[in-house]
Amino acid sequence: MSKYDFQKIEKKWQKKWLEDKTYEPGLNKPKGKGKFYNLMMFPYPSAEGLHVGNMYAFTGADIYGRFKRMQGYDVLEPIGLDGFGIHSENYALKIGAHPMDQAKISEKRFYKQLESIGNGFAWNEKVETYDPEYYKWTQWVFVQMFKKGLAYRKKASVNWCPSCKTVLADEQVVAGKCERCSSEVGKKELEQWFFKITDYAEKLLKNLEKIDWSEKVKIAQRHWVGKSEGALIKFQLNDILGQEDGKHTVEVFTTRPDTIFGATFIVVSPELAQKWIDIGWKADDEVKKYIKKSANKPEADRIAEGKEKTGVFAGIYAINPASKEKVPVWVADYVLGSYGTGAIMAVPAHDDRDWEFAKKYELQIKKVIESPVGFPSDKPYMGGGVVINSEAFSWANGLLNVDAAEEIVEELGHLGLAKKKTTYRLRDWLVSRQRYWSPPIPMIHCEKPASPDESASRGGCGWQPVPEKDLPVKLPYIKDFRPSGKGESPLASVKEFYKVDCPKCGGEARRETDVSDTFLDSAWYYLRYIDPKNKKEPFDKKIAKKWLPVDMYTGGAEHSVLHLLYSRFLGMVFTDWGLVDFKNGEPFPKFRAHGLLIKEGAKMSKSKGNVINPDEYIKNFGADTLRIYLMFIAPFEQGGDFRDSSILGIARFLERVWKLKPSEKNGGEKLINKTVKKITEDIEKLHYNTAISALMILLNDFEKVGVTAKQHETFLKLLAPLAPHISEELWRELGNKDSIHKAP
RNA sequence: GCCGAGGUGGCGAAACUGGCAGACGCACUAGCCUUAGGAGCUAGCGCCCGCAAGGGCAUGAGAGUUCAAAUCUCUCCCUCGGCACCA
Repeated sequence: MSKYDFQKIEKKWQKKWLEDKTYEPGLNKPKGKGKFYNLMMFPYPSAEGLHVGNMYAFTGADIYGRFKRMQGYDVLEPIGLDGFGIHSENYALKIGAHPMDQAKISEKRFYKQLESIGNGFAWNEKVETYDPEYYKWTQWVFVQMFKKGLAYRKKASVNWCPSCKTVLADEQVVAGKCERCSSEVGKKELEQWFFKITDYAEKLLKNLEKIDWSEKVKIAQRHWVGKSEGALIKFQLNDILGQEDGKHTVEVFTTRPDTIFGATFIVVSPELAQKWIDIGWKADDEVKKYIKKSANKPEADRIAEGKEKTGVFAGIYAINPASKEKVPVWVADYVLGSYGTGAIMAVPAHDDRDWEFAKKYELQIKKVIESPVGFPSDKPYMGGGVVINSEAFSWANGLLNVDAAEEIVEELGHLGLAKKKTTYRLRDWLVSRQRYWSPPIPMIHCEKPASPDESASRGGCGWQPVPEKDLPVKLPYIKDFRPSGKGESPLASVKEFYKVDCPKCGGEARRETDVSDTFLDSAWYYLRYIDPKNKKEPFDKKIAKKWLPVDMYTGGAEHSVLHLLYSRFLGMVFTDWGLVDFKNGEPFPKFRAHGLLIKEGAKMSKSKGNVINPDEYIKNFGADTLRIYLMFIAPFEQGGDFRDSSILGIARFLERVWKLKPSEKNGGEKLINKTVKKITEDIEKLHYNTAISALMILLNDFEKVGVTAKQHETFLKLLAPLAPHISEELWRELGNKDSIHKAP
């Protein structure tokens, strides 16, 4: 009886599986019961190596894929590297390497590690986002977005990370800090490229009911899209330009039109106030000072200040359209310029923020909804109830507030002062970045020539997409790739790069030097996997029709409102264009979020120095042991703590599996049947921990009462998805010619 | 503040629609085998009383429903994750 030499066995089968193309599906013609696209979120290679958290995620996803393969499906389980983008670039900066060189090093290391974990990857279908053959099509996507009017430029107050020296999408700002480097994010007025994700806000929200996803991710997305139904109401301004012409109005968005009689003042955001100044409002110095101060205030400060609100009286009044009362207008940064109309009607009696503001500045508080008996008088009442004190619309008094809201909007609507309105919190996706290591945005700007003797027909074509035949716009290898911080990419100082001819008129033009957001790379990668070598198009439509959508998608919940939202958006867009044919436009009808693997109660992070590299464990215990150990800690969707030393117990378990040999004695057939049923159900639910314990119970029983060859085979098949190497080895030892991983 | 997940031995965790709480594993203890090896085997292992048989108490706290509650209802406390002035 030979020793269980896992190193030798694992290497042997990894090699053999590659040679036999065990995990390569029939892309043109799915075999067996049909296709099963088992996708997992691809890693971004930091070159510090594969994180045990990556392995945790991949193993859990792989077990499911192997299970499906053994059920007779033709499984595609692809892998690749999300190697473009800020994460990889920041890493290169940190270690003083060039990202383009570093990518090659990281790639090699990552793939080697990924080979060692024993996943059934389809290596022929791998993709790297920084490969020109890949980003050519990322750029192609951008061009299509532009052509269809879904990509546009706009000047806006955008998030600016002073450390990464680039703008960020709202989704990348976490509690006022940069998602990547945790620096405090500020605001900057810049002209940037956006994708119109808001066009799909309603669909992104509604479809959540139609997809089978982890509930917490759906909730996060629902909240992020943030639908509010309410009304726009106009308040006349008496004198913003110094004369009482009654021409100017301020429009507010409210979800509580029923409280209009309680609107005792108006608050406008500093951004809107600035716009008024731009059109000629002569604001007091104090107001100007306040606007300036809040514009420079980092997001984090506003959060840190908590509920302590600040504001300044604008010196003007508005007319409440219902009560006709004159109400003061204030400027305060607790009202956001980017949501609704940038102005609100403040109803301090029924809104806690307005209440707090009114208390601080001693503004009028007027109750218009009856609060329940016993409700404290020193708090705003925000619930529903009967309308009171609405004398000008005396018919509203006594109505339930929800009904009153309808009626009031209708009444004011007749006067052209109000209309129903649905607002979303979701904002357009800011896709340009002032960095280096990403796909250049494939656009060219053609300006009017400065010299008048140039032909009038040449120049001034505006923004033109790079012709598709000229893609990819290759990212040049430049020495100084560091972000400049001047609000432009380092490419902006590379003349050979930006100096181009206009594709339309041939005149002098300038290439866009910003690059695109990393999340654009990953928003469509699952499509390239099915046809990664295609040179004519991003993917073959016929193969796409066969293999998509993705049947099972597994990944971390941290991408709830980033990758997972952007991918759904592009899935819908591609469906609308007829490029793919997803039901409801959804690329991932089934998604499961795995839990977080932590270390001794704390998140693993490089700064804490508690990141576990799986290599060492694979070397000492074998990939199979580590796989089972990781899955045994806790339910996959719950996550786990890598503190337990029970890896020794798992090593012992596999050692005993190795020693188990069939005998004449017949074991408990009943227990086997029960275990088969249990494990099948457990894997389907991703409860790998209990599946493993069921196998242990079965093994204990076999050791006591013996096991026949047939029973032994059954045991190995149950073990195969979890421990693919040892089960393959023992399976072949029993005389089987084909891989256990395709055994029914 | 809001949303979500959770709280069960020394530890990770089981317990599918209410039905013997703690499966499985780790750690620990004793014994065997060997002899100082992080090897193997056997047995024990929630807490308290008891040599034992046995008894009592136990699923964050408190109440309730039920023949029966870790599981259902209510109130409260704590931990983790997400969102955060969105009108």
